[in-house]
Amino acid sequence: MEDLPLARALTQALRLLVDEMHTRLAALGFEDLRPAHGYVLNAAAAPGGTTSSRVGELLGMTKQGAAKVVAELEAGRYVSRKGNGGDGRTRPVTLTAKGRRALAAAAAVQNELEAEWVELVGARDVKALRRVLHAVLDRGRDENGDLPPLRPTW
Amino acid sequence: MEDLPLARALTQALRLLVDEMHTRLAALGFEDLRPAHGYVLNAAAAPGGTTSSRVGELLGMTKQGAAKVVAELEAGRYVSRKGNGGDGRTRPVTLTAKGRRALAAAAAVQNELEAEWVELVGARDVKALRRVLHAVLDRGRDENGDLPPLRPTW
DNA sequence: TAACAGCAGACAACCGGGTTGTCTACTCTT
DNA sequence: AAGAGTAGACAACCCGGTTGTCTGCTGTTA
Repeated sequence: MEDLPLARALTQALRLLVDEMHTRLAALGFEDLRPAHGYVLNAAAAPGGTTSSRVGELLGMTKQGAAKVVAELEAGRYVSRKGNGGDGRTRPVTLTAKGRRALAAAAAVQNELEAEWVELVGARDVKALRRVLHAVLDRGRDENGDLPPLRPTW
Repeated sequence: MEDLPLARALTQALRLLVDEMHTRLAALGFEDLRPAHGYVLNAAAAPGGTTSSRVGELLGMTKQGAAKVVAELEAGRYVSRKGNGGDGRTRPVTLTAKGRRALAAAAAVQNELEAEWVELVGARDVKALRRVLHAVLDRGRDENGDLPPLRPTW
């Protein structure tokens, strides 16, 4: 148990986790999903869907950048942008059937991976890990109570 | 204690940590350092320094890409590339005095931040966090025993 | 009920951090 | 002495994002 700096250990562990997650998703037939996509799908699953602008805030990028990400997902038939839903300015982003399947697959893979971590180090330590992360995130909420953006800063 | 997916909690916590780290480094006068730079400085601190190619492996990018990162650090006077050190092919990358100061500052800030985490959730949970990360990383070593690259996949 | 500030989004140009591709110089075998 | 392998430089390119500008819709104020 050497003394790797926390940031370094977190970075590499997250990289392993994300890589493995997308390897498995690809094996399930979802080969064109990037990490950011999962979060967009998740946002689109909310009742009423989401909008490009809100995706931008979520991911920590401009609304124009987010619109491009959404366009990719639309091209892949994961989401659709129905015209108007009462407010003529917005074009709400909602899940297609394929999008729902992808989201379910992603959740299943996440559960698999977490179960493997539990098997590796025990439920007790994984619970502690969650406690730490949640505490840090809670402290890191901004004035509106929102969590930080999902994209790395690199 | 909701049930945020692990990948999501890790991503956002890491983002907070990295952002805060660089905010504090900037306050100490190191405003031109990106996250990747710290890892390069760290590698350059090894006896004999490092090389662009090895930096590439470490960060998970091509040697040409790594050479650009090293060139940035050289322009910022954090490292110098002395000509030849016995092997005429390599131009070893070593720390300047400024590079050593930056590295020491980074270490100090990391210690500060970890201490704040301990204060927030207790030493016991932070230890558990380390145990989990180390176990996952150990399992994730490749055939040569090397850890995964430091860059996110995004 | 008109004016106007504000927001969602589209479109186009650009940028920067990386990749790809190619080349030279050097070293290590044999 | 020759050939395979490695470190690095240089140039062209790419792609995921940003910046800047514009249109159309909404909601508030008067």
